[in-house]
Amino acid sequence: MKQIPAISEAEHQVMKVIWKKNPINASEIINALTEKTEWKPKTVKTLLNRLLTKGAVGYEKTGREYNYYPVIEEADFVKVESRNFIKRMFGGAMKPMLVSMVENKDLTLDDIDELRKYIIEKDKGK
Amino acid sequence: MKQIPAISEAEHQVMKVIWKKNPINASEIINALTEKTEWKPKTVKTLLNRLLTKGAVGYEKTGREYNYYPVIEEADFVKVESRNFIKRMFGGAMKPMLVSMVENKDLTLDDIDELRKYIIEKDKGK
DNA sequence: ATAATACGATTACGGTCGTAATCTAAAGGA
DNA sequence: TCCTTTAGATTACGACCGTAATCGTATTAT
Repeated sequence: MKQIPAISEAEHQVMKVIWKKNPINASEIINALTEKTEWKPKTVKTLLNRLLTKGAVGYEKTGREYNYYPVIEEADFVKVESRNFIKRMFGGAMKPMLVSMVENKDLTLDDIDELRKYIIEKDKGK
Repeated sequence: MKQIPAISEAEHQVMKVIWKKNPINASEIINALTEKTEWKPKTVKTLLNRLLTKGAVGYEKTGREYNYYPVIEEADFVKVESRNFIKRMFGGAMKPMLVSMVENKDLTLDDIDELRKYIIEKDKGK
């Protein structure tokens, strides 16, 4: 897994567009984001450039078309961000996190049971 | 629940010290953090002041003693931060988050079963 | 061919963050 | 009482972030 650079919240929004469809050109990225957010096209371009210099995305110039693609994978990004978050918030332990979510009613017994079934089903295939 | 201001990562470290023991004076906070981190005392003071102006902590001046205490509660902070995180990373849905954690082997069937027992036990008391 | 346009590259600018040093006022020791 | 030490208040400063505008160059329309 490629090293994951620091990606800000706004940059992450751009990454999500690129992860969803790629290769993708600048106008498509800009369209997607000027709809979803209040950003001006130039703002999106800035974010895209920052992602380029960070090495989070790359591009291929085919003729006069710039086509962008992700260099880091979403699953990897989500993994490191999740672990960092859990480390900061809960000292790295899953249990307190889950307990907190249960206390806040963000996680229910039904969720748990559903997840349980999912795991068992997944393991069966192995 | 009091509105939770934006608290940076470094400031959060300071909050954790104050949540653990309070009221607490500046030297104690500084001691705790210069051990745990590489920060100079002045750095800790800066963070503490920023937390004061943000309204995340308060103090009482008793004679020449400044005693700090949290204005926001840790459980509330953790709750909003967790929800924000899950929203950003997983669109707000619990299930994808849990699935991701299972995929990364950060969450096991044993964890789930343990949590299940915990919930059932808790509900029994109600 | 010249003018308008479109798009990538460069530059901008105030705010927050991490990381502190300096300034100042009070308290205690000589 | 005057000096030293201590600790809170003020100031610093470069990096990154959110939010863009301007500059240059290449393409397109007239």
